[in-house]
Order: sequence, then structure tokens, then C-alpha cells
Amino acid sequence: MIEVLAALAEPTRWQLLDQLAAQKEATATRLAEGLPVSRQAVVKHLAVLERAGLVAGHRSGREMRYVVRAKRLDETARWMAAAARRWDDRLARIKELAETDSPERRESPSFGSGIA
Amino acid sequence: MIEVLAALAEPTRWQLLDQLAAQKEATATRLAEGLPVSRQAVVKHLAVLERAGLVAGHRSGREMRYVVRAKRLDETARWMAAAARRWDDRLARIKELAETDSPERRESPSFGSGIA
DNA sequence: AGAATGTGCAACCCTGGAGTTGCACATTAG
DNA sequence: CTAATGTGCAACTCCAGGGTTGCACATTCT
Repeated sequence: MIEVLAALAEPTRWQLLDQLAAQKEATATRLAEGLPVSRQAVVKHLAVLERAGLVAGHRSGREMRYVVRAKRLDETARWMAAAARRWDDRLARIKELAETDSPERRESPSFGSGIA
Repeated sequence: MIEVLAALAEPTRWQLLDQLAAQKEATATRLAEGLPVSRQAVVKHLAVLERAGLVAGHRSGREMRYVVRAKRLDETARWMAAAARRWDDRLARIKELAETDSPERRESPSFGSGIA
């Protein structure tokens, strides 16, 4: 998961993904023509994206063609949404407990070492 | 947006976020106790998270307390889901055009320089 | 006041990632 | 066959980011 996020945390890679989404298939050489970086840089980016599952490559003769994998991005989005919900739930739970358990007390000792 | 993704592309930061979601509020010093890194490292991480809007800090006396911002994560998740849908739509469009326009032709010249 | 405790700043390593160039090898085109 | 085109590998530079330590300053506790 972290792998996907790391892959997405780079502007150049988004450009590649956008181009791929616009053309369905493309080679590293072709993609590099539309960007201010060398072909090799693009190759490396594609490798990262492939490891993350955001792109898939297949060879066709001497060419290596890549396709974008929208599914993977969607999975990640859902995963993040779930995490957000978890956080919300936990915080709501804490707040509720604080009010129900002892409305007059402040500074919940939840995690403390108890020294204070 | 890239800023948020970059902030999330780091395991240690997820640990911080998880701890914060479990405790609602915590200081850098406190968070560092539960992790194998120095307080200063935690401070830096919190700064990154705050810049990304995933966390908010407010001072209370000599302490600096942080709270997790689930909303921001949810926003990002939705943004990604939207991007995934866009990719899907574009590809579907391309496929459809290829079939409707000229079912017998292969190798769409969509992006080509036209030289070939 | 004096000791604890907690922040904030700064200087400093060190590794990994982004980018480049150069070259050898494979596959097509003429 | 020969030239053109496209990949793949390797070595190398550069710097941002994660981590550390040391110290000065602020706030609280007794």
C-alpha cells in the first residue's frame, strides 16, 4: 500500500499515468517525447508504477507497451476512505466515552504512564 | 494533493496517525515514546503532516498537542477515486471509438506524429 | 528560587530516488 | 545484408528527506 502511495507521490509519474490513460497504450520512448525527461527516466518511473500495480507492461516485438491500471488506483482510494472512517469512529468513540463515563473530568488519562 | 500523498508515503507517519487517532491528542514527546525514533524525528514528521493538512497542532501551555484530521484523508480518497473513474472513462471511450469508427483497423494512430 | 520537563532551532550524517549519459544487444525496415 | 529504431544495463551526479545530537529557551512543579 505504501508502495502505491510512494509511486503516486511524484508529479512526473502522474503525467505518465495521464498520458497512458489518454492513449491506452504507449512505449517508454513515446512517452518520453511528451515530457522534459530522458527515456531512461521514464523507464525507471514505469518500473516503479508497475511494481505498484498502477501500470502493466507487455512486450510486442521489440517494443515494450504499457497500459494504465485504473483498478489499482480505485482500490487504493477505497482503502484510504476506509482508514478515514476508522479514524472518525475511534475519535467519536473516545469523545462519547469521555462524556458518558465522567462528564466532569478533563484530560483523559487514556495513554498515560500514570506518573502524573 | 501530491503533498498529501508524499506525506502518506511513509510508514512512520502512518504510525503517528494511528496513535493520534487512538488518543485524540498527543504531544511529539509522548508520541516518540511509542516509536523507535527520536522526538526530533517525530517533530519533523508532524510538521510534514501538518503542512499536508492531515494533522493540526495547537499549543497548551508549554505543550504542543496534535490532533488527526480524518477529513483531509477522506478528501484525498475521494479525489483518487475520481481520478480512477476518469481513467476508466477515457479508456472506455477509446475502445468504443476504435470499434465504432473502424472495426477492421488496428494500432490506433491517436497520438502519433503522423510520420509513419 | 531551583529543579524538571517540554519545545524549538541548527548543524550534521547518510541513504535512496530522480535524472543523465554511454554503450551493447535485439528487432524491424529497406 | 545493412541501417534504423528501440530496449536494457550500468555507472555516475545531485539533493531532498529521514534520522541524530547538542544546546538554548520557556513553562511548570515543589
